[in-house]
Order: sequence, then structure tokens, then C-alpha cells
Amino acid sequence: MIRIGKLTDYGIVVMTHLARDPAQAVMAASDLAQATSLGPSTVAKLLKVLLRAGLLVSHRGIRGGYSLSRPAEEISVGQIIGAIEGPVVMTECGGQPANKCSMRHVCTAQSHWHRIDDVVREALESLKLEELARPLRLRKAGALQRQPGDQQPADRRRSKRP
Amino acid sequence: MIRIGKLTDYGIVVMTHLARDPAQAVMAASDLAQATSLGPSTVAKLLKVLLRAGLLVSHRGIRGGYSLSRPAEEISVGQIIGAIEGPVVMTECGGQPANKCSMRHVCTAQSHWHRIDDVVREALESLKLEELARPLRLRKAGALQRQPGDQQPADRRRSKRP
DNA sequence: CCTATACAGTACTAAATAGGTCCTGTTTAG
DNA sequence: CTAAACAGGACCTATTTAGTACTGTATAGG
Ligand code: FES
Ligand code: FES
Repeated sequence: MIRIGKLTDYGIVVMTHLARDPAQAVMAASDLAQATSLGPSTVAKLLKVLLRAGLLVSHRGIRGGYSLSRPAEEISVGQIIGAIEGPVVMTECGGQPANKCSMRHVCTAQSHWHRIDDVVREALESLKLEELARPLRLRKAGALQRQPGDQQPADRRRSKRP
Repeated sequence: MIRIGKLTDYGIVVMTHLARDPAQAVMAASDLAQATSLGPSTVAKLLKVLLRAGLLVSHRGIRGGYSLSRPAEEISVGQIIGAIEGPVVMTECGGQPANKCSMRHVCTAQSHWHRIDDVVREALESLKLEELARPLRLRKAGALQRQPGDQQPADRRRSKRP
């Protein structure tokens, strides 16, 4: 599989949404959540991670929200993935040289993995957020209602509310 | 992380061991397990998977075991990974066009992911088992370009439980 | 023919990770 | 002062992965 996690894909989606905004306006987490039909909590968590990685800037207070810290051309999907999942490596041999890897005694692929990782990293780095944000310009503006077959996280707000 | 699973790494190790044998001799699963210091059951399972994928041939009976089905130059790490983990894709958008992906409504990265996947797949396909099996002590000083402040993502606390 | 050996297939449990929710602060425009 | 919205966690749950076991079946060699 060699997969990236769902969260990371969400991250791409959210970042793309931000990047598409013409005026780089500040957007609140809840707005973003609604726009992407993802769970508000999930989006909030995500945004915090992206903020910490320096990909976003936040504005606190009543009219607060998030916006990109840099132009979309200077943000790569590699950076987004890196922010959410950690360094882009495929094996235990990640980052560190061959002293940390638990199977270095028996595996002869160390240097090769590093090479593979490099290729992947480069491919990911070369794809910029701007490129993702460009093509879609839906004229259909208000289709944010609940979509039946769509992904709707378990809504368990069953607090005992009098 | 974009990681391959441990099993897959084991698979590479086991295959490399097979490939290193000068006479392509048949090796029993238990021997392989001992040689790699992996669990016998784990190795046995792994070998079955690799067999099914056509990368190995098996020899049953009292002097049985496994050997490569093809010369090591014709087996790529991509094939090994594919055998154990399934198709090499990074997102839900794997293989199938954009009908199966659960977030196609909101994500604009479909085609881009396919491109990335292609690059990774190609890199993995170009690295042959023979190349892994060949060098025993390839010590090349300074061959790897390490980036000191490479990524600075959410720091994953890997609790080390002995 | 008989039997020990080693593969074939599958079922199962345990551990690890990822996904998702919630709560308790802090900051700040109005 | 207050409400909106971020900051930073703690927390639980679901899914995936890793690892093991067990019951067959084929076959070389005595
Ligand atoms: S993965 Fe680190 S030695 Fe093979
Ligand atoms: S991953 Fe399939 S649409 Fe983005």
C-alpha cells in the first residue's frame, strides 16, 4: 500500500481550500470544516498541526481564523505530508543512519532505501499547492448541504442536554 | 510516514537471502527463518505469499523448500512490495479511476496523485533484487547527501517499550 | 507401503497505529 | 465584559498490522 493516512489527505484538501481563496482571507476552522464536509474537531486538530509546522498563520480572537503563511507556490505537498505524517521515509531506516534501524544486521538494503526515499521526496516536493488549487473553479456555489452518500463521521453528540 | 510494513521489509530480507545463494539451491522455510532470525511462522507465511505472487517456486516433500522463480535480475523490489502489500498507491485513488475514491467530491488532487504514484512505482520497479543481493560491504563515504534540517513535523513520540 | 519432513491453507489473537471526539484554557474584536 | 475562535491536550474507538497456531497434503527415502 505505501499509503498516506486519511488525515493527510484531509490536510491536502483543507490547504487547497485555503489556497483557492482569492484574497488569502482568514478562514475559521468551523468554516473550513463545513466547506470540506469534514468533522469540525478533526479539521481543528489538523489546522493546529499545520500551524505548528509553519504552513499556516493563525489569528486569534473573535474574527480569527487561519490563512496560508506563504504563497501557495511556495508550499509543496511534501511539506504538508511532512507536517502531518513526519518525515517521508519508507522504512525504519528513516532519517537516521544505519544505527537505529532494527534490522540492519540482516538487511542489505539500507542505502537503496535512502535512494528510493530521495526519489519520492523529490517528487512530493516538486508538486506545489498552487498547482492543486488551480484547476477547480466550481460555479456551483452553494452545494454545501448534507450529501447523502457522503462521508459523515459518527455524530455522537448525545450529551444529556436538558 | 508513507511506510512499508515490517512484513514487507522481512520479505525483502528473505528474498535477498535466497538471491544470494550461488547455486539457487532450495531452502527450507525453517532454514530461512534461522538465517534471518525471524519467527519461523512469520517467514512461512511470508513465503506463501511470495509463492502465490509467482516470485518463488516451492518444492514439497521431505527435502523440499523454496527458491526464486526467476533470476534475481528480473525481480524488482516493486514486485516484492506489490506481492505483500498490494498495489503501490498512496491514496484512496489507487488503481481505479475517480469513482471509488471516497473524497472525490472535495479533493482536487486525483490526477496529481496518480502522477506521484507513477514516479514511486517506477523507482521501485527499477531497483532489482540482484542489486540488493550483490554488495556485502559497500561502504561509500559521503555518498549520501544528508539534509540536516530536513523536515520538522509533528514530532512523533515513539515510546520504546522493551 | 510407511513415515518423517516440509509445504498449503486458513483461522485466530494480540499489539500497534490511526482516526475521531471532547474538554479546559487563552486571546481579542466589539 | 463577553462571545467567538484559537491552543493544547487527553481520551476513546476503530482499523490495520504483526505474529502464532493448527489442520491438511504431498513426497523422498527407507
Ligand atoms: S530497512 Fe533498515 S536495514 Fe533494511
Ligand atoms: S485522494 Fe482520491 S480524490 Fe483526493
